[in-house]
Amino acid sequence: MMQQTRKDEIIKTAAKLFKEKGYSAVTMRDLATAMGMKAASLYNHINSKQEILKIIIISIAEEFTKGIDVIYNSNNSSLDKLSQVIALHVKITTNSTNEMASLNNDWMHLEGQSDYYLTLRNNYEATFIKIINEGILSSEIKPVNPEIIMFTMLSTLRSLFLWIPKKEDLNVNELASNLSEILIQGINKKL
Amino acid sequence: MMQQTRKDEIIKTAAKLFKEKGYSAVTMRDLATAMGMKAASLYNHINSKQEILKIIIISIAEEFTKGIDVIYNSNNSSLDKLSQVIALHVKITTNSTNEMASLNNDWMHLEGQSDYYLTLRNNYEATFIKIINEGILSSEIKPVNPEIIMFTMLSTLRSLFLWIPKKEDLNVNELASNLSEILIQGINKKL
DNA sequence: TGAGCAGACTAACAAGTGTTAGTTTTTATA
DNA sequence: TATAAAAACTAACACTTGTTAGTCTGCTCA
Repeated sequence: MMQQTRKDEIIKTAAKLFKEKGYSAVTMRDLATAMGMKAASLYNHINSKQEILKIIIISIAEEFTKGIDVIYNSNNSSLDKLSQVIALHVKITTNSTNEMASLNNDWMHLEGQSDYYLTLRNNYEATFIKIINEGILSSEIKPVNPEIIMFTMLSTLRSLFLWIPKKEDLNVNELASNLSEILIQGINKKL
Repeated sequence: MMQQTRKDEIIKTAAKLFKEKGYSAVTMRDLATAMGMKAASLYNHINSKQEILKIIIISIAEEFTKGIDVIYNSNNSSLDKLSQVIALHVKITTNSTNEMASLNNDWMHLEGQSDYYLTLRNNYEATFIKIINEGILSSEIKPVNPEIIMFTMLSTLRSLFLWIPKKEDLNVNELASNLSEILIQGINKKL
């Protein structure tokens, strides 16, 4: 693991500010103040505001793409794979809460790089759908519209960054298993 | 129903732009261009950019608060109430897709009015939790952490605006019932 | 000790921001 | 057709934006 550089600190601080107000509303002077320096000094470490956003978003998007590929290629049942996808989201969001906010809310401000981001996202969703479709074929999963199933699950998983920081006493494994229970088994007690 | 005024058109156009880029990234000149006029002319109809955001967000937030109160006070089972909440979200999001984006993404840019918005939102969530808790007490709903249940459902419902516009052939009732099925009964076929 | 350099600073830029004042054009009605 | 109201326009404002250029400070190590 490389040591934490000043550049890393700037990016981490930027992610925090981006989460609160969004990329466009955060100025380089805001970021400098949060870092305890003047705006011009930031440019000793980074090339532009855009570069910060790009680093935040692309690295996480690639992490997701790699993660779901490993899960898809494993030898588990479809429902187990879905549980692993849930765990993947919980883990990444726990480690990179602020960055997840940028990924969700500010990707459209990636000038000239949003195409690459969208490619990654489309690949991710295509693999997700494949897992669901295989589960329907093998009669593990109800034959509901697979897009709606994915939409329901992804909406919850993509919103985790809003919720995780509020639960400080959070047990990551417990959250992942609760989400699996609710998303896969439903909430109906069916007496 | 009052007739559609020029002011209404401006607000509707603004909501569309806000959805695409967020409040902060949309300039009054962007809005003017989309309306086919010059920025200064906008001020013959509206008082400020802030006013536009306020009108968009507060009116919808109040609609939700009123809607859930009616549902909560009805004489239905808890699971039926939850289905009605789902239908409420589908209906409002179908009618006000772009406005829902502002509600979700730009409420923090309500200068001096975000307190009122947050009060409405807290009331809404408190009522939601009450429905869930009553369902657990009456053994309709599994005794999972009610906050996680609400989080799961609300995440999906709050993301509907991202998804509904892509499905042009959408049958609103069918979507609402599919979501109810998935969110309440789960996706496990349980052979 | 002194050279080099990372990392802070001040000052300034060109472009873009929301908004205003005042004027002209368009529209509707008497 | 004349008049008044509605709604567009031009021009400009004070301020904020991301970024650059050039300078100063203090640490590291030969």
